[in-house]
Amino acid sequence: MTRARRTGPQGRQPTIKQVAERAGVSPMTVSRTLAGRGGVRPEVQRRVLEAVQELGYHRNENARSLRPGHRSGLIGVAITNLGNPYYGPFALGVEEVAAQFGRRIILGNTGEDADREAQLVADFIGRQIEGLIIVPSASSADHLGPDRIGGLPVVLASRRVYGLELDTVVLDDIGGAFRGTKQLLDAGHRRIGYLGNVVSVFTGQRRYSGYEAALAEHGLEPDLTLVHRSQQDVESAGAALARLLELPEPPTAIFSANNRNTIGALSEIGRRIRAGTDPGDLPALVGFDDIELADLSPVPLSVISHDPRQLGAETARLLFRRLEATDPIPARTFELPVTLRTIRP
Amino acid sequence: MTRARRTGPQGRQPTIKQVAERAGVSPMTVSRTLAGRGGVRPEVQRRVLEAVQELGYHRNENARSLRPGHRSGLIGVAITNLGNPYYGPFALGVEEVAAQFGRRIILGNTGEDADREAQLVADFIGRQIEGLIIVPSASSADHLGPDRIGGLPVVLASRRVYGLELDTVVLDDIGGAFRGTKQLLDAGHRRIGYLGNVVSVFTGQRRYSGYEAALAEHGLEPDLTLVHRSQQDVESAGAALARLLELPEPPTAIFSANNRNTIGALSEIGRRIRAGTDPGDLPALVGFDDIELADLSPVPLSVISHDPRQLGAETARLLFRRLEATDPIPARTFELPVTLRTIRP
DNA sequence: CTGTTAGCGCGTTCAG
DNA sequence: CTGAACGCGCTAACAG
Repeated sequence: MTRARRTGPQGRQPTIKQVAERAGVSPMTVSRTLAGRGGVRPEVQRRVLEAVQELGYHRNENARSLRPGHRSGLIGVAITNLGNPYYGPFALGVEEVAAQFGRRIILGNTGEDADREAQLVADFIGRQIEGLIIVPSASSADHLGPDRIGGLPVVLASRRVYGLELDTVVLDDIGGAFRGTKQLLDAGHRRIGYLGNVVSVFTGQRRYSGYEAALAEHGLEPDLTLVHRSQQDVESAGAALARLLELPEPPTAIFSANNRNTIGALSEIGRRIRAGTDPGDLPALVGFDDIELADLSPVPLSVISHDPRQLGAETARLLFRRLEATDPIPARTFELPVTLRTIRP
Repeated sequence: MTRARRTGPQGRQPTIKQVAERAGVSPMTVSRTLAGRGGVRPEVQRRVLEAVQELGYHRNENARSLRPGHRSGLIGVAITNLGNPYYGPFALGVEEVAAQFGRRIILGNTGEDADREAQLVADFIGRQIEGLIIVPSASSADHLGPDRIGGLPVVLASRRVYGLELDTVVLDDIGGAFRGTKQLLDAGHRRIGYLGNVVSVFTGQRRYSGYEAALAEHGLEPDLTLVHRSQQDVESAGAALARLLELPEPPTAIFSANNRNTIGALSEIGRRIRAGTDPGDLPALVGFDDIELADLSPVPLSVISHDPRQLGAETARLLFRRLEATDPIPARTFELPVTLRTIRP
């Protein structure tokens, strides 16, 4: 009968001392046995392991990491919006690489709120994380300064924070937006609407500037009546497209700067087609980020494609490269390539 | 000049002792100041807080939680597949409620692998988590038995594990699948294919039995040539539908048991329409789980709708109810309702 | 109001 | 091969 219930429902975990007592040895012998470096009689080892089993003992990692030389094995991860189908896979990429390196991740959602982000970072540091991965919200410069995080290794993902010398992994936002917009221009479109996220966000700026640059190449300037740059979610993106389509002279094509806007736009397009609009009267679309069900698009669609899971993995690898380096490394920024994928010409 | 760099890039965090030294007081005074319960001269407090700032000091939560009576503030979360757009929002729901209760989550991805899940749980326990939230992979009974987790509060989400008395939050899988299938039957369909996930998974069984029950109500039995129950991802789901459509007598409608299968099926349908197939010759669809861009479906579509974020939130709330209870609570199972949403009749 | 003592769980160091 | 002492960072309890 292996009754292993410990000190009641809310009780603490059993300690090495309890195991020692039960096995009739000293705590040191238990420690040695569990360390697996030998130096304990096999028979004693068996007794110890038995006691471990019976009590359901697990070494207290917090106490262990207290000792000099030991590491916490924790990586802090702060993400802006886990609800976005983009960031689930991103977190997965981080988690997988962290697991390969024997680390666990402690995860917080910032909701694009710099204060919340600062709280999270402070808490993470208090938990002795070995490194930090952040998708920074706009204006998160303060709490990431060297005087706040000390020498803690940090890697930013997706977005940079100007004025901070931190490792960063971003996408080729400008190039992707440029090529996407150019594809529309090459197809003959001249009135190209823009659906994007908040101006203050790094990717928002970059993708808009790629859009601008492509227009400029054709001697065009953005027509600001066609530009909506404040949608963070699918609903408002759909509404923004609706407004564009109700203009006296609506755009013939749309560049949308992220998956929320692309999906909102496509949903609105779907609704209009169901209401009887001819697909030929609806705009062509190029969107940043992959989306599922792109295959169903009733209008010409291309996406600027990349894998968020890979972005997460690369970000984590960069962190571990720094963690395992002995010499100081200067901060680097990597730009991951994106590919323009034509779903429906 | 606030040079706050600590002991070099890889150095440990500054300690209370260092702060005390810098402020010219004892560690206790620092502790008291930070605890904010008064009993320290205002001027001394200022000196202490100054030193805290200058050193970039954060209390070591691991050391704190070592003390009797203190809690770690950590909730362990093990999810089967963070890459699934279902589980990002689920994790968000958990995180948000945890944050409300002042807890942080430590997250691991199991990839449906029971061994990995067991490892994660063991590690989490070693980190002194206060509670555990798991989306159990099939056959994860062993490492969740009371002799393994002791009195640690655990809540399962999405799936039950038979033989274990654990709090569980599931969806109305059977009812949802029943109503979805019934809708197809009521529309006159008799050859209704089934696309589902692995048989061994709890939800897979339940949703299939709902499908069966609806058929039975019409005196029908599942035609096993129309049933594919091993697809875990979008690609294989699309391939499974393709096989169904190539049958001499293909199904006129499909019930798909989760978002991966629904999306795979819709993609395949989209491809065929682009290849020239008439939408009228393609099956109607009812799918479990909401999907984005459902609006674009070219065939009749309904979804069995529910919010994974809310599932996560409810799961977390159940955990905290247990954590904050003083008396032991018997294990309970909650079944969250789902709604049948007709996207396109 | 402030400092000293002691101990949380663990593992290194040194004795036996 | 095994155990005792010590200290990691922190704070409750007890002086002063």
